[in-house]
Amino acid sequence: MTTLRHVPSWLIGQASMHSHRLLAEGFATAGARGYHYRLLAALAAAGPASQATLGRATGIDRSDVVAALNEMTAQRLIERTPDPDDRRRNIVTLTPAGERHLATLETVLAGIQDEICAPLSAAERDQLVHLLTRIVDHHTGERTP
Amino acid sequence: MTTLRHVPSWLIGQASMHSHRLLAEGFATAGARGYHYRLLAALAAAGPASQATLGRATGIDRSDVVAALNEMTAQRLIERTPDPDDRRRNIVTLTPAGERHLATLETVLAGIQDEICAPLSAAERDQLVHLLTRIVDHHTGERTP
DNA sequence: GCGGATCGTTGGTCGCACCAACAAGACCGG
DNA sequence: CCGGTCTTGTTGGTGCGACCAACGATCCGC
Repeated sequence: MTTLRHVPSWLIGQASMHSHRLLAEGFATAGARGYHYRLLAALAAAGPASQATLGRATGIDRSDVVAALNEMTAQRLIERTPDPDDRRRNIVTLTPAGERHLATLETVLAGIQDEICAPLSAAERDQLVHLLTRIVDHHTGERTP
Repeated sequence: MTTLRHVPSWLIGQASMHSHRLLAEGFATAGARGYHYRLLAALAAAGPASQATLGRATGIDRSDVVAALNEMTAQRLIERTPDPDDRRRNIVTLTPAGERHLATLETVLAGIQDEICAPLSAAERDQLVHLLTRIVDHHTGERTP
C-alpha cells in the first residue's frame, strides 16, 4: 500500500497488528490471552476487587470480564468469593498460581517490547512512547466528558 | 492501567483502538469498512487487477477479498469480469461510482488523521510517522524473507 | 499428458470491542 | 416501609479484522 505508507492511522494499525500478533503468540504459549494479562495485572496492582471494578480498571466490558474470569478460574489463577457486604458482588482474588502466571506473562511482555522496538534506539523509543502517550491521553480524556 | 502506561505495545494498541473506532465510524456513515477502502485504493493505484493480486497488494486474505468484493459489487462500486487470458481469474474494475466513493472515503480518512494527531505539532506528527515507519518496515521485512 | 502451482470460493476459527436484557440485590426519597 | 432507580453478574448476540483448510477449476513447466 504505497498510498497508505504516510498515513498515521495506517502505520499505527500496522504496528498494532504486528505487536498484537507477537503478543498473542507469546501469551498463547503460556495459555493466556490479552484479557487475562490485563485482569491479572489489575488484580496485582489494586488487590482483590469486584468484577465491575475490574472491568472499569481494565476497560474490559463486564460481560467479557465474566468470560475471561471463567477461563481463569478453570486454570486456578483466580478465585471468586461472594462479597458478604454486598451480595451482588463477587470478590475476585489472585491465587499464588495466578501471581506466578502473571510474572511469566510480565517477562513475555517485556521481551516483546524489545522485539517491537528493535529498530529504535532507547531515546527514540522514549520519544515514541511520549508521542503516543499524548495521543492516547487526548482521546481517552475526551471520551466521556 | 497505570502499569501499562509506559509499555509501547499497550500505547500502540490503544492508539490503534481509537483510530480504528474513529475510522470505522467515518467509513460506516459512508456505508463502507476498512477492507472496502483498502481495495478501492489498491484498484485506483494499480488499475484493474485479479482478486489474488488485490489480496497480495492489500494484505487481505483471498477469502476476505471475495466477501468484501461481493459487498462492493452489490453497491455497484466494482465489477468482476472473467479474464479471457486466464479463465481462473476475475478482472476487478473500478466503476465511476467506485471512484467517487473512494474520493469521499479519502477525505474522511484525511480528516480523521488530523483528528488522531490533534495533540501533535506538524513536526511531531512527522516524527511519529518516521518512528512508526521504521518499526513497521522492520517487522514486515522480516515477515516473508 | 501429468504434476504442481494458482485462482476463486466456501466455510469455518479466534481475539477484541461492544450492546441489550435480565434477575438479584443495594440504596434513597418520600 | 415502600417504590423507584442504580449497580452487579450473567447470558447471548453483533461486528470487524485476521487467519486457515479444503475444494474444483484452470494454467504452466516439464
